[in-house]
Amino acid sequence: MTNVSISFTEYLQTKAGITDEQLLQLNDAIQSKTIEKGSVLLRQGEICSHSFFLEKGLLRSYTIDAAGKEHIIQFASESWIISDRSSIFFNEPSDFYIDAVEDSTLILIDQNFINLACEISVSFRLFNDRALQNHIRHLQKRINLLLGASAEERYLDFIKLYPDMLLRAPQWMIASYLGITPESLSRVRKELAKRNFKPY
Amino acid sequence: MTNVSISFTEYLQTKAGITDEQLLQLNDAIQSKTIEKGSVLLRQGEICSHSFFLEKGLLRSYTIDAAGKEHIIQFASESWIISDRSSIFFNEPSDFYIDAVEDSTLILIDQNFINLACEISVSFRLFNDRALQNHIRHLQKRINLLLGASAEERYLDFIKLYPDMLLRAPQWMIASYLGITPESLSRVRKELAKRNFKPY
DNA sequence: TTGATTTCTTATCATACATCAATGCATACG
DNA sequence: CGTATGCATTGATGTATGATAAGAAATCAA
Repeated sequence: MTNVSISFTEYLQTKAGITDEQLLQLNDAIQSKTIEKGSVLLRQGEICSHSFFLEKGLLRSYTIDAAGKEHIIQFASESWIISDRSSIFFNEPSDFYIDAVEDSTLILIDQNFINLACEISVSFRLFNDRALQNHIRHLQKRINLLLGASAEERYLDFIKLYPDMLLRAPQWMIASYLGITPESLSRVRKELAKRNFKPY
Repeated sequence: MTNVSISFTEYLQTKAGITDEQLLQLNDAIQSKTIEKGSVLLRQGEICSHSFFLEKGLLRSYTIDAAGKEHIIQFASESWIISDRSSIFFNEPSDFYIDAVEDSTLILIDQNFINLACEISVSFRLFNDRALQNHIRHLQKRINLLLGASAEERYLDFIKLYPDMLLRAPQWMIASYLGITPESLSRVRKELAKRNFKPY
C-alpha cells in the first residue's frame, strides 16, 4: 500500500472549499516542516501552539501516567490533523506528548490561521465545525468500546478504523492505544489467527 | 445538600452573556418540560432533536450493547446540558438512550435556538464554542482514565467530578459509568472504607 | 555482513475484575 | 400485615489480562 499524500493546499480546496484567491490570503499563515522519526513536537506541560496536518508520515499523541506508562490517544497519518485542542483553545499546559512514529512532513497550523480562514470562508468554518463534532463522535465511540468491549473486540474495531496502522505502527503502540499490554495483543492476534482471521 | 436549581434564563444571562432584550427574541424558541423518573427522552435509533438543560433533577445517557448491557455515558443534573451532539449535528440515528433518574424539569433546546442565539449574541457563540471544547477535554480525560487507571482510581476521580451523584444515583449506575459491575464497585467501596476513606 | 537493539512471541504465574448465587434490607404494595 | 421488588453486599469460583522472564525474529547501525 502506498500512503497517498496530498498537499495541505489540495486538502483545503477539496475538503474545506477554499478557493484559489483565499489560498493566497492564507499562504503567509502556513508553515511546512520536515521531521525525523522520533522527533518530539509537544511535551506534557508545554502549551500546544499548533495543530499539525500530515502531508506524509505518521504522528502519535500520548500521555505518560504516574507509573511511567504511555497511553496512546491518537494516531495521525496522511491527511489527518493532530493536536491538543484543549491546550490550544484554553491556552493551558498540555497533558500530551506528540511525536513522530515515521519521518514526516507536516504543516503547522496556528490559531491565527484558523481564525483567518473562518473569517474569509464560510465553508471553511462549516468544515471546521464538522471536524470538531466528528472528533467528539469519535471520542464517544472509543469510550463506549473501553467501557464494554473485550481486548479482541477493540482490536478488531481498531483495524477497521486504522487499517494501515497494522503495517506502520509497531504492535506495542497499537497495544497502548487499545489499553492492553503488547503481550496481550500478541495473544489476541494468535487467537484470531487460530480462528483464521485475516485482516487483509 | 440542596441541589441548587437555576432557571435557564438565569443561566443564559450569567453564563452565556445573553441580555434582557436578546432573551425576548429567544423566548419563542424555548420550551420547558416536566418529566417523571424513568421517562425516556431519547432511544437508540431515533434522531436526537433537542438538547436538554436541567433546571431540576437528574438525567443520564447510556448505550446498550449487543449483550444487553448498559454503559452510562454521562450524567446531567442541575445546570448541565445533555444530548447526543453527533445525532443532532449530523442528523443521524443516535446510539444513545437518555432517560430520567429523578423527576426532572428541563428546557428543550433545538438547533434553531442555538443558531439564533449564536447569530444575535457573540458572547453566546463564544460560550457555545467553549462548551464544545470543554466537552472534548472531558471525553479525553475519561479515555485516559479508562486506558490506564484501576477501578478504584476511576471511582475516586468520579467522586471528585460528580460529588453529589454518590447520593443521587444508585450504585449500579455509577458502576456502569465506571465500566465495572455493581459487585466490583461494592468491593472497591469496602476496601476504601477499610482504609478509612471518607467521601464527605 | 555482523553485532546490537528493538520488537514480537511464548510460557508461567499473579491479580483485578466478572460471573453466579445467596442473603440482607429497605421501600412499595396488595 | 405479609410479600414482592429493587438494590447492595458477600462469598465462591472463573477468566481475561497483567507482570515477569526468556528466547526468537526483525530491524538498525556500523
